[in-house]
Amino acid sequence: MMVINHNNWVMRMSFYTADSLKAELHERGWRLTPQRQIILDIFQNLDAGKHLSAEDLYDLLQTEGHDISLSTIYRTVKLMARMGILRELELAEDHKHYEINQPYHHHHHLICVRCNQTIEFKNESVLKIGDKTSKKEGYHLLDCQLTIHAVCPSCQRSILPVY
Amino acid sequence: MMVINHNNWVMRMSFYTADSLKAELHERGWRLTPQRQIILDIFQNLDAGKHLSAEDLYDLLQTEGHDISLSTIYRTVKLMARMGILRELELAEDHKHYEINQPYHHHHHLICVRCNQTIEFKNESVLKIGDKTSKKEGYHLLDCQLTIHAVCPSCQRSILPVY
DNA sequence: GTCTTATTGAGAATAACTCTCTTTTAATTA
DNA sequence: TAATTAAAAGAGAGTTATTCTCAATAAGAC
Ligand SMILES: [Mn+2]
Ligand SMILES: [Mn+2]
Ligand SMILES: [Zn+2]
Ligand SMILES: [Zn+2]
Repeated sequence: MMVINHNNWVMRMSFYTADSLKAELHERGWRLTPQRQIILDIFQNLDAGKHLSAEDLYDLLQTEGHDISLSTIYRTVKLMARMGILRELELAEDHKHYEINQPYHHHHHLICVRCNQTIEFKNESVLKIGDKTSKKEGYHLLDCQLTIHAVCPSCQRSILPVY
Repeated sequence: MMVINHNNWVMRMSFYTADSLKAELHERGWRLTPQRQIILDIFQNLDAGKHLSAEDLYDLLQTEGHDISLSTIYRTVKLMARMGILRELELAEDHKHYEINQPYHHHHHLICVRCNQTIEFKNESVLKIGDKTSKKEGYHLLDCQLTIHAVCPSCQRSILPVY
């Protein structure tokens, strides 16, 4: 099911099936592979609030018996982020995290810059701002993320070494 | 001059002087060095809308006759970002960019995921959301950024290769 | 001026990610 | 169903932004 909201942003409201993923890939001249299907499956069934790095995803796939190479994983998550299927998150660590991009569960991140503790929060107006801004400039919206950098309560209490 | 807004977020409204920078460093047991002063100076006098990578900053310093090592540059921008003096931006490229963090000139970024073209835009409510959210969780706000990932008009027209 | 220790500079090390190249295979067509 | 073609996968080398290490320097305190 696809829904077009009042601002004309096409939002996918339900999960992908093999067929709907295939259709979106074929639209662009690309192919549906078992690897892509399996990777999307992982993200669609991931608990809310969980993010995976490429390495995380590799390990998870291994434990489930799927031998998908790191190269393919890197290529696939980037591809899906550029399609708007996944969100590419820059949290506090030195690598990217990915999660499914579901407008219904659209949320944002509050990050402690010292201990990297991350809190998720929802805010209805952020998506509206992203929608309005991208539309105004003629851009096709894929995702918008509000990232708050801050110092958490316990880190405020401790004395901070520079390095 | 420091101003406390209605939400209690301490916002620095004016430029740092050697003295005010020194004071903030000493508060944490750190030192004011010529290198830190020079680097902050660069950012404070940078044209609005310009962002510098570590490498950019290194080159700019060289042309101005300042021999500051890359190590020091990396350490300094990270330090100042964690103090809330600089904003650390994850734009579309594979390295970070930095700019001064001035609430008066607070703005956000709309990025084309295909050609990396970036548009800056302002939105008054974003800072309010960041303020409210961090306060609610007891976090000390440093910065908040809304990043919109999208496809620009000209990239929408072109046929997309996967890689 | 002396002392302590944070900071700098130089270069090595790390690691996330990309690239290259060969092999495999998805999708199309006959 | 078999043949064809080009996209995608896998393996591993390569790249590069960033961090780390350590000796030398210098900021700040007394
Ligand atoms: Mn999340
Ligand atoms: Mn900017
Ligand atoms: Zn913390
Ligand atoms: Zn573009």
